[in-house]
Amino acid sequence: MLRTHTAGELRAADSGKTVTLAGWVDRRRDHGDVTFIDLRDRYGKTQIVASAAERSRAHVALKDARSEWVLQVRGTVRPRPEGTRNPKLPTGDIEVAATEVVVLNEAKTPPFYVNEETPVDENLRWKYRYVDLRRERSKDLMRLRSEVTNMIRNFFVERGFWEIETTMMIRSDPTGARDFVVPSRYYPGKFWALPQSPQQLKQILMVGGIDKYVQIARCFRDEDPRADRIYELTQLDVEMSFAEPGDVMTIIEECYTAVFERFAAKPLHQKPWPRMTYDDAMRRFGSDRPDTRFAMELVDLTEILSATGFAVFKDAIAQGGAVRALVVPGKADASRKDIDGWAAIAKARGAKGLVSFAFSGSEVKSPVAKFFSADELARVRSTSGAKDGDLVLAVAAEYRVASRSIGEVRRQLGEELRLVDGSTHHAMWIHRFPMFERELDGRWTFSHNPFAGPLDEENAKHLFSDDPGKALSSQYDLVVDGNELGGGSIRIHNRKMQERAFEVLGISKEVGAIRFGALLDALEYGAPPEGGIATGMDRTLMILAGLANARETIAFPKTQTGYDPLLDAPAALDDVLLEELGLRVIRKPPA
RNA sequence: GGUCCCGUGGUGCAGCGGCCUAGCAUACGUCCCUGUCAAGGACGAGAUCGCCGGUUCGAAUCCGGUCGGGACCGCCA
Repeated sequence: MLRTHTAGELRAADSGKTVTLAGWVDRRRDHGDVTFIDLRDRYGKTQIVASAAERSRAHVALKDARSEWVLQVRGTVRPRPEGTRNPKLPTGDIEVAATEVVVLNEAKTPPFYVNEETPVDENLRWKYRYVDLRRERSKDLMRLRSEVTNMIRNFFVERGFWEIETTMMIRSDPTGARDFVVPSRYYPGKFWALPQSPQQLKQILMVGGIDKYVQIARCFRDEDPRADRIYELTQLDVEMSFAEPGDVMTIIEECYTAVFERFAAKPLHQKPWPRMTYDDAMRRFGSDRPDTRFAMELVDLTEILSATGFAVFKDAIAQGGAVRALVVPGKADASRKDIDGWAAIAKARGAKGLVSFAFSGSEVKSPVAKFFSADELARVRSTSGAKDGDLVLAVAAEYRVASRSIGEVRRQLGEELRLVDGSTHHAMWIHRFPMFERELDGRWTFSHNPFAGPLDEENAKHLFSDDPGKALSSQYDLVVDGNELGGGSIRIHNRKMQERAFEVLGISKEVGAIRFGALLDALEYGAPPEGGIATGMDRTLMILAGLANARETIAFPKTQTGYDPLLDAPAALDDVLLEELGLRVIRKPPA
């Protein structure tokens, strides 16, 4: 090695040692005949000093060095003179008196500050990610990710799980997200797809008797990225044979509790984690990933307004819908603009509108007050529990639409009005999901994945009945602070049942046999009852580190349009390669 | 596919019709300085305000388009 020590480890006890350090110039403080340099590496910073009197050659080299030059410094560790120690640095009691300085590499002036926490445009950061990674914050996140990943991996390996890498080139499957695709050379016109998750493969591993499987798996989804969504996500993928829902939940809860207790800045709010049914989550919070860090739970006004003359509500109720509402404390004075803003959120989730009732003194202010009797308005107040000065917001629609839209308003208000208690992390399980949900066009879609099994015998009967919408799933979701961190289920391990689930989803036996042939076949060769879970590592890191976006958690992020500023990718292919692959580009990129 | 926000020396920001010959901080360069640690001091270089077009006597500033970035909707089992 070109060094004997790192820049973070020398202490007063090392005084007198001759050491060699190597690293980057963090800062230079030149006093003329005495010059200091903070030499930085991953481990820390160490002050290097040289003076004209002591070692003129080393001194000249330090004077000439510039920010981010790479230096190798040989010298003697010595305690700093009384009164010049730096308590801010772990190495602040000592300095290295340089006797020899070798410039390992010079560096251009960096495109942004390495030694300051100033925000920098992401395009620049990703383009010069190798400079950005030297910054303390970026470096700490890489370390955090490494430590969390390894803790989780060890946790499962110690408990008898085998880490198995599944293939990255699989068959495209039109369900779910858009696939990233890889053309085949031997089979012109045919393509592999990169896995959106190793779901089918891990189930097949269970049929293979692997019994307990774990993988920190990369998954690819070609959907527009968001703050918490990236093209290449990493998931903790776990599968266990002969497991029941509680077994999976218990082991993940144990693992995540350990991870949070070691790495999170805040304690967990409750242990063991609360479990909430999907129905309760929708009823109380209007979400299947409720943010329980603040109260302001939904109230239901359907009953008390069942005879209302207000046509919008009356019609919705007549059609079997519900009036779902929220009491916003102290916001009777909300402006029209505020309310319009919240209405826009509700509308984006399918509500037709948002009705407000402002209670101040004995007065009720509402744009639709004239449609309600005094008695009804009084009951809106008493049923909702609105106090003087409170605002009630209400939405009428089909129950789930009404709940989700007002639930989204609740989520927004929690942030906006700073109702969220940020002192702890709220980890919880949501369970007893329906197996299927209706799309807007009336077709059934799965709520978790097409392989999730029914909760029990009774729900298996519902699955095979005329009303599969009644069937509850074995699904369980991990929710932390209102974010869905993961989900899993006990899988269907019987071909007939799997085909029935496909049937409900509109996938015929024939189509199912083509798309999911391997899995269906495997179910006929002694597939054990089994289940598992997948959790999002990127989101987990976001929550642990309190980040606003997932890009920061990975080493080489892309932009919102999937462009990689570092590698300038994607890029056009050579004509020769295209020819080999049997491809012709019909839409050329702009030159 | 859509909505909103942003684009000004290397970086981060200010300026939002004429007072801009574009301001501040920092970085950068030269010089001074033997105990600093966000060192200090002096001097200096560096931007036609993303790009194109329009309005106007006059545009960084207003309008339209376009490109790039971000947040969101759609989409994401």
